[in-house]
Amino acid sequence: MSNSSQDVDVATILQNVLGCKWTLHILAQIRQNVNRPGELVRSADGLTTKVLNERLTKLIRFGILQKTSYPEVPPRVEYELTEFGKRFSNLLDEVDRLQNEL
Amino acid sequence: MSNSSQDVDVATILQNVLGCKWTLHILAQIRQNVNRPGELVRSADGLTTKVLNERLTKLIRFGILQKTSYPEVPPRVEYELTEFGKRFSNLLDEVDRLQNEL
DNA sequence: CAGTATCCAGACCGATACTG
DNA sequence: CAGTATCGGTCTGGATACTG
Repeated sequence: MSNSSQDVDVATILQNVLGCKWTLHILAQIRQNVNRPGELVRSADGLTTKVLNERLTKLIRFGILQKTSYPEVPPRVEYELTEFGKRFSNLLDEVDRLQNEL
Repeated sequence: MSNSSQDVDVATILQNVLGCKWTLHILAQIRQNVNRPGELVRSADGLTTKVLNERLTKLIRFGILQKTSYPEVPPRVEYELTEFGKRFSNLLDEVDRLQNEL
């Protein structure tokens, strides 16, 4: 089985995702269908559009998210988990399970 | 159930601990009983003793590792997973599972 | 062998302003 | 509404040298 973009090291992705501020939060939101840029910035106090877009770009590059642009006025954009992204974010479930054990 | 040192947020630990370069690698090594500082620095190309000790200190502070010093000449030191550390590092199994799926 | 101290280039990220 | 550009303070981590 192969990732959509390229061969990847899950540990590297995990480190990148966890090492950047906001990424974990953004992923959690998107999992709950908070998946439009406007909603996402508003979902976290202190998160700016600049940083949000840096994170989204990274997540897309890692094959975790995919982006859909709707040619409307005003523009509408949605980010969704790819199949790989869904499997990857199972790790986040593991985090929750671990949290509940404490 | 409670952590040995204090009440913690696993997501915070993840961000603080796994978000740092080398930590994932160090944990994986210690799980395989590569648990002496000298072995650990040699196990990764580019890892220095300074960074290694920063990571080990952090892992101890979060209750994931414990340290044993043997009063010998030359000095011998070993790092081991705590009970919490073992549960925490189940995440690494999840990482491996995901990696093998690719 | 184990661990600490210092230096410093580069990454990170918040604030702000701007374009399509 | 979505996204990019720039600036600047802070933190990270690699190189090196040193102590117990």
